[in-house]
Amino acid sequence: MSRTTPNRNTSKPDAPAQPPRAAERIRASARELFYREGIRAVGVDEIVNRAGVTKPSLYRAFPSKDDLAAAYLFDYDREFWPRFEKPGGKSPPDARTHVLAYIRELANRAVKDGYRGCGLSNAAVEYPGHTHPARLVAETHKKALRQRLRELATEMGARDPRMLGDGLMLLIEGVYVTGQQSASGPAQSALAAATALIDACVAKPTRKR
Amino acid sequence: MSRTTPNRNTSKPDAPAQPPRAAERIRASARELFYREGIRAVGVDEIVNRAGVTKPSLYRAFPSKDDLAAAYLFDYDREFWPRFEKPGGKSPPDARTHVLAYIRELANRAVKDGYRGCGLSNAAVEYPGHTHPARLVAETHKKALRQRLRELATEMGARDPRMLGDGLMLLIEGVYVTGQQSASGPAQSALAAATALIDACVAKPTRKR
DNA sequence: TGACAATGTTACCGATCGGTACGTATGGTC
DNA sequence: GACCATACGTACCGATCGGTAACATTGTCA
Repeated sequence: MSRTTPNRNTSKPDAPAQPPRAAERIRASARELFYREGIRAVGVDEIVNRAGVTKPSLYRAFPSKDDLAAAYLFDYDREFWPRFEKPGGKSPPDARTHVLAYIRELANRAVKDGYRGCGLSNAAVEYPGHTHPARLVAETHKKALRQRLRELATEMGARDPRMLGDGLMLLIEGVYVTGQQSASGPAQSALAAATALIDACVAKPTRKR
Repeated sequence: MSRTTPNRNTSKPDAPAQPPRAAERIRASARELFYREGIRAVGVDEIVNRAGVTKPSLYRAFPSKDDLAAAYLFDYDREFWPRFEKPGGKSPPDARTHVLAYIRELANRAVKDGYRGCGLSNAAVEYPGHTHPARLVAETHKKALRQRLRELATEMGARDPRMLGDGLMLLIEGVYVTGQQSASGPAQSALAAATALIDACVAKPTRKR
């Protein structure tokens, strides 16, 4: 064998389908359970049972449950950005289309049964203390999202980009939280509201209508 | 001593036996702890310790911690409506002023340090299962708030009252949740965004400008 | 084959969880 | 003073929590 990395190589065909590493299985299991039930509601036993591994494996890969929660949110953040930057898998042609396409997709998900909102926002609700490792990930993410929305508002030509960016963020977070309160909630109006807000905030002469 | 009721009676000396004082102390203690730390994060021991009572007193007044949580949210709902209907203690002259006054007050609270959002929304995040007694209170409340906002949107003369009501609800919930993520967050733009949204959604001829 | 790293197995820890059996103090009534 | 209901406390329960120690097993590579 010429390869230097001894294991978990997915490209080499001669490997007999290396079973997923315990750490990855735990990450996936935690991801699903934490998101669906909430972090505090899920015990480490449930996580390892679902993952088909044992508790020592968890604590060999993660120093504590809190750190596992932080890793879960780190993964969540990583998976979020493609959803946001390429809603529907396509790169939107302009900022306005971009934001509205994301909100359209988001609203569609949010009105379905069993929707559980944003894992990062939910974690911030579960852990009010500003020192918890999971919360730190959430706060960093939200700061980045806010910044990105302000950028997009600037691209749209908003008179007050900060105001429009923040307004869109409020709407989006509103969808996250109301979507999990009840199906067919206010989220169904998110697209229309965002459209109205944007059109009210960008200089009129440049906008059609 | 001539007084017949020896304790906890401030006004009438011989009034019919006041309800147990322990239950009220527990309600107040739970109210504060549940709101600040979250429901799952607070144990019953902490509640009774803070209340200066003992655990059996809690379970004599409430069947379970879940029911105490529901009672907490019931109180929260009761305290909410005056804040909403009379923002700043005044009855607003019209629907537009009404909603904007509430959002102004809300946003002021939300940008301060230690803000913890809406106890009812937070509870819905903590308890995803639609059977938990606390969640039922939260869902009922949110349904009522949505209905009320739609009424106000109708009063404003919105072209699509459901859309405007929902849009305002999304903004408000957005303030709740982002306010507890970080101070000086998007909540500071809530009033401007709500104003823009309203003015974009009501028939132009009737609105000043 | 032998070394090594990763994982599984089993059993356990102290702390805390929500919840309860049971005794005690107090005050009003006759 | 006998009696009773109300209100509260002491002490405890079994279950579960997050986390760990010690050792066996496996698969991979040199």
